[in-house]
Amino acid sequence: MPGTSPDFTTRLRAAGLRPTRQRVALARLLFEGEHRHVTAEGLHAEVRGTRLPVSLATVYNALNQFRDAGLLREVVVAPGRSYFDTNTGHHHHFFVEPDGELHDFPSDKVTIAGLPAPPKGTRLSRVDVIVRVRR
Amino acid sequence: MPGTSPDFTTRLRAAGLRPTRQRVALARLLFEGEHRHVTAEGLHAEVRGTRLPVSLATVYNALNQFRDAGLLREVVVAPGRSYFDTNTGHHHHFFVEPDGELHDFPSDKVTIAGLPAPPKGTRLSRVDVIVRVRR
DNA sequence: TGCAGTTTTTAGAACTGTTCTAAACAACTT
DNA sequence: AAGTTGTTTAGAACAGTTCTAAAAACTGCA
Repeated sequence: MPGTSPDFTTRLRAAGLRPTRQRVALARLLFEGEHRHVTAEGLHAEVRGTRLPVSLATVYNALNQFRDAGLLREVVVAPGRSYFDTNTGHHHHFFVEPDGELHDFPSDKVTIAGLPAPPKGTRLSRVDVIVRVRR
Repeated sequence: MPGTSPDFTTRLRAAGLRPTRQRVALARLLFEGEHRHVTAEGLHAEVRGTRLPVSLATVYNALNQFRDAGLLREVVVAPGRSYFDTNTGHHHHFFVEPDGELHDFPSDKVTIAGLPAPPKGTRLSRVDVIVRVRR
């Protein structure tokens, strides 16, 4: 099953990151199963259930490095809290307002027409669509 | 010129807010001219140029109350900082990435097709489109 | 207008999420 | 194995925001 290999050591190395125990442990949590959305606090709580202790600072470091390396995407939906998304492909988000739940939806079917040109001297970086819903 | 009346006292009262000196001063800064985007810190710095001293806590209180009253719209574009937009109508945003500049663009011409239905048990609240650009 | 009742403001403390610091440690190179 | 470099860590520091309790201001009513 090529491309799905859970060889996190080489995946990290390929991203230009040393495969330390901590990074491998975090990568395993993040990339082993289905796509997921995590916060630093949440991932830190999760890694506590592991043999290897990982500090909160390391979780923050790793999340930022993974994002910079293109392994994660940061999603800004609520003030004062960052979500990281293991799905780095083209897609958008549902955000369930009071609870802070986040769900992906594919951008396949979604078309956005009529966007104005970027302001002078800027180039397009990304278009985020956040569909906010309430219970 | 009806509808453009700068009678902030009655506008605040209509929104269910007591027209205190501080709120009137802030409303004047926010709603007197063109539409604008402010942060709490920015508005606080601005009101310092006024006769009336207004504390940072009051700026936060007022921004939150104005938003709850529908006078402002909160825009979440960057982690750890809230922007408030005096334009509460339908529109979207350009966000210039490194500097944190925010620009409106009307949603008139923009059409979004193919959005999936909200998850079960939720109803649509708002669709935010953020076009991120870089210099 | 003066007074009572309620809301608002304020300074500062508290809190939350995130980054920094400098020392201990682990990974790579030879 | 030793040396070099990069990483982790606890805790301090920081930024943005909210809370607290007391003082001040708004409002309605006599």
